[in-house]
Amino acid sequence: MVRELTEKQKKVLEFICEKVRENIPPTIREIAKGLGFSSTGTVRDYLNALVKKGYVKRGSNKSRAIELLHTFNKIPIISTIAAGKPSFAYEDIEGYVDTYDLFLGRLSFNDVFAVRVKGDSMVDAGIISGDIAVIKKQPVADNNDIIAALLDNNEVTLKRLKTKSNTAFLEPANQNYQPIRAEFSIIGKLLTIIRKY
Amino acid sequence: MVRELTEKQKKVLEFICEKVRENIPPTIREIAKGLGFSSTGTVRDYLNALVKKGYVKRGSNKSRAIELLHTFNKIPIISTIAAGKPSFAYEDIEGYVDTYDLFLGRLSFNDVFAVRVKGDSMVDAGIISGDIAVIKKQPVADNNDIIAALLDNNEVTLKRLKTKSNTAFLEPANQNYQPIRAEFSIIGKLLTIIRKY
DNA sequence: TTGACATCCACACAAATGTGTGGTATATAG
DNA sequence: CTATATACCACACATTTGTGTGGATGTCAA
Repeated sequence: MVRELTEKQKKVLEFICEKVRENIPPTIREIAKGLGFSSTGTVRDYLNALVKKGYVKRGSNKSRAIELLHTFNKIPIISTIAAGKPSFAYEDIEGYVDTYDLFLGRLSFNDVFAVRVKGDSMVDAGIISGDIAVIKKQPVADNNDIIAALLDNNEVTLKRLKTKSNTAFLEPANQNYQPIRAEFSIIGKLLTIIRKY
Repeated sequence: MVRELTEKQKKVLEFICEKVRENIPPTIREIAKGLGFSSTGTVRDYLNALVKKGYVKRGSNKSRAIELLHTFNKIPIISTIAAGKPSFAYEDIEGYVDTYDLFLGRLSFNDVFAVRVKGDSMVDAGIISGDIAVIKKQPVADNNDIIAALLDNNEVTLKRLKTKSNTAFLEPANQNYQPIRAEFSIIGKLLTIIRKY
């Protein structure tokens, strides 16, 4: 059950969000201090309200155990927008973009890195210069996977891997470019493309 | 100063990372319990080592105040890859993709939503069907901004906004499509494109 | 007017938590 | 041989922290 928050409750929730994003969830007394309350009881009342209305979850007898629910780690993906001003009903939410598992299924951060795309050799796959390509490190890949490959001259490129019987080559997604049949090694597989405007 | 970790120190760091991603940083005693140590002193020694080697930062007299540094909330963007096996030196890191400020400068999550792209009307801008478009809600936009617009028939589209003197229209990025000169309203401005493979 | 809810306060208490002191043992570099 | 780092232990102590009790005021719907 998710209900409307009052203005003051929103203030409390925003304060918690801020602290979570900065570092860690606040303690009750940190919230009190931050918002000018002189009693821990006041904050407890607010937290109870936020729990009841479905915005946070709490662990008992644990310090800082305030977990923000769906609305805050995740961005809703809207399927249909009805009225003029979009104030999204919950039925219209198709899913969420989670800022955490965006890149990784449950991968360790050690296995993931990013490269900035240079050039236009993959435009037909919707990958343009300046994009950030998030790569999962792995020594092998399947036919048709887009991979980060290391060429002889120590250059890194993003290309589609083509394996035919015994041979493998790199195929650009741009008709102005030729396939690369030189020696290369696979660094990893493309997980995500990110483009900031 | 960032130095190599021992295997056991890595275990401790990974445990902390796991807890951070699940919910909140662990307490000293939670770490001890999770890794089978019977003394809080042991954990303190490990934390000191992690601090000294530059992997975490700590707040004093604050519960759970373990802050993971760059390597863990952020994915490194590699500029050059030297040797065969990429074990990235720190000099090669061009920047970081932060999972938090990916979408928002410092926006409230209330002002941001996402739409899944349908159709190929924006392919020439590198936006293809299935992409997730993250939109910042706003009623106005500048000339040449890519925007989410609401049409008369309650349909949402992603198009480039063109404002000439007194008129405004929507321009697709695909030569097979015509500009839209019908009535529309601006829902918001494109912030980020995300494509998962 | 009764009850539910929001919005505050003070204060006490137990449990959770970080820190300090002082050990033991092993390995490695100078 | 000595200093330094790693890898553990036990335990005491002060502080931080969540929770509980009890109270006050105002609003709003039944």
